[in-house]
Amino acid sequence: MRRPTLEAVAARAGVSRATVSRVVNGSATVNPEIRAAVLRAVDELGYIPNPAARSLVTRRTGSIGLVVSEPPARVFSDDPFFSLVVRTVSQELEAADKQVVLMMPSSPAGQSRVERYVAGRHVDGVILLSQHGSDPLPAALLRTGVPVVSHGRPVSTARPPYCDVDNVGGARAAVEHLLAGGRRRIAAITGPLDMSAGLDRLAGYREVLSGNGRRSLAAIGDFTRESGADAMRQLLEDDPGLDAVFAASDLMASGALHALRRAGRRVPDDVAVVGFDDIAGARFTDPPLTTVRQPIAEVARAIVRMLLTGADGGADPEIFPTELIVRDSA
Amino acid sequence: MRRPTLEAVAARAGVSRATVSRVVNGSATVNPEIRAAVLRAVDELGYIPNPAARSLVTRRTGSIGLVVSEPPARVFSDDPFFSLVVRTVSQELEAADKQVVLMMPSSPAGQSRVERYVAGRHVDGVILLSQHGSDPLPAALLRTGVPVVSHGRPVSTARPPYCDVDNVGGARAAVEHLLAGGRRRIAAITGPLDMSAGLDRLAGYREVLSGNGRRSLAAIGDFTRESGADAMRQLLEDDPGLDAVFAASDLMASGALHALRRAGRRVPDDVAVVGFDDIAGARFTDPPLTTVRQPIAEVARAIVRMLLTGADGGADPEIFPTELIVRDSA
DNA sequence: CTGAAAGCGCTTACAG
DNA sequence: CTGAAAGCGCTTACAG
Repeated sequence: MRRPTLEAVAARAGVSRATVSRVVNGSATVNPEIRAAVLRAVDELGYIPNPAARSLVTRRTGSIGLVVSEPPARVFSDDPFFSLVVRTVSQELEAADKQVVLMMPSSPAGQSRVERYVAGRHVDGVILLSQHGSDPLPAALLRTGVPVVSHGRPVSTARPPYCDVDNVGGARAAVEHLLAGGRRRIAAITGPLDMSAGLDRLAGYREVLSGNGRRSLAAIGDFTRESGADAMRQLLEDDPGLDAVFAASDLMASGALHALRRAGRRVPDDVAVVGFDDIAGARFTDPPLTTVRQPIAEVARAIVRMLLTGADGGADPEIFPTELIVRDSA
Repeated sequence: MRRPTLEAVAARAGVSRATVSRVVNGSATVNPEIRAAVLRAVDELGYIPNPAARSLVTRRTGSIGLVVSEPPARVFSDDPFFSLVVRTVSQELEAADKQVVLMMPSSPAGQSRVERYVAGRHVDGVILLSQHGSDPLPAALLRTGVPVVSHGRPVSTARPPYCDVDNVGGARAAVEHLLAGGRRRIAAITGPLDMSAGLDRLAGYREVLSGNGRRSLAAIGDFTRESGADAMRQLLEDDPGLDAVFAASDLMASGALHALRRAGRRVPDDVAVVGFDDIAGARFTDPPLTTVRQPIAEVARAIVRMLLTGADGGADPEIFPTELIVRDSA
């Protein structure tokens, strides 16, 4: 049951292979009648072009690689961030008639596999997701010459074009809200400090505090709920008198809420809590979470656009604003 | 900057293209010295095989399609199910040196695109995730002749080999636990009734109740948190005297918890709640959730294995047991 | 507007 | 064990 080829379609339609190719690829310069005959033959035979043959000559694959560099801890958690980004990127690429090849290297061997895969031109471009500063992959990918863009500001030495949200501004808004609510001792639970989202949200927090002559008090988390609970416990030990916490992710805020409840603190009465992300679960925490909304899907769409329009190398980063959503926790 | 081809490597090593091909593909029948020379040439030139040329002749692509048929509502939520399955499948496939092409068709046009893609032999096999009974895609994919397996028992007329968890048994265990705890009026919040996970968990609930001469009381959800809250409100209206709820997913259970709190019911004192999944967030609800743990990653690994070992058509389904995890909510 | 022909970069019988 | 040659199924200048 060999599948029909261009050759077979040409024979059936009584034209050359070149003509069939033109029709199949939508070239304008084909006589309408001949086009109709070819289309009929394609239909009758159930012809579908062989992608390998096609890309052998065109040197394009129609596929885009989505590389997620994230240790399992976070992706295995119920962090909705990845689902949302992956889903949105997938939809945008579908609209552009591209396929998405998902790569989540989980070891050095996996990384070099990704590198070879991209260098071998299996994909026409790659989108980098959640880069860590120590990750050697971005630089390696950039060297392949394949177009690379980053979802989130890169922190490594490799500097692909990127899109991101205003992490610093979002953190500032959160802390200013806490200050305006009369909070005196505001702690922070940070994200990983080798990621721009972790770094920038911490920077925003610090800017506001130091601008108001206050000291910072931070504990490091990794964006997961567990790490938020741990960090909260530590913060409570470091300074039992704290009356507010800014967590760099909603999941960590949710973990903090849990730890606070265990410690017998009331939220927001004793301690106010602000998160970051505005995930779907934010309105279901107890109490509902005040948080900084970031337009995750918009950034995902923008990064696909950036890759597809191929403003190679020189593209300016596109930064989206965040918005403070006030609920009951602060 | 044309990349080096087999030809170039052959010239440099002073052998034929066939020989280079053999060493690159690890054929045993090559003289060690010649092999070494070829390897050196490969290295010096930075040779990487052209995948399109290779698959044009071998008729294999090294890629597996992962098709997720799920309306955005659920995938856009913070349901960790997809992340976990995708991640695990991706890891298993990486270990087998396969790439994963992620396809989340979001429209009929997207579906036929997927169909054409698979029919065009862009992938060597496909894994179906979260099928709905009304979905015409599984049957279409099966017709392409490409190996297809399903993660979760299929409900459509199309019957690919599959792996799943014991949904009926898990639901039974949950309801029996509630009964053993002295609950009299046990309601259920079901998943979508066009999915086997929704159907089977409801069946388990019903079996136990009717076996004990009790009536069922169910409200339909779609596995999301919001739908769980809505269903809970409706259930409370239908029968204010209920003293327990079995929710077919943890996310729905979390929504139910929220609705119960709003309605002034104490958990577990007034109403006991049991979920299904044991997602990471289950221990962070208030109170921590009693639930049925399902081995999501194990199923994902099994389905990859099933596809790779290619027990075409005739493979028996592999069903994994679930486990009741008792916490504070019931 | 259409066709004959070259060529994309590999693998694999087939000889030797 | 190794090489010459055919062939995988397309696209694309180049003529006409």
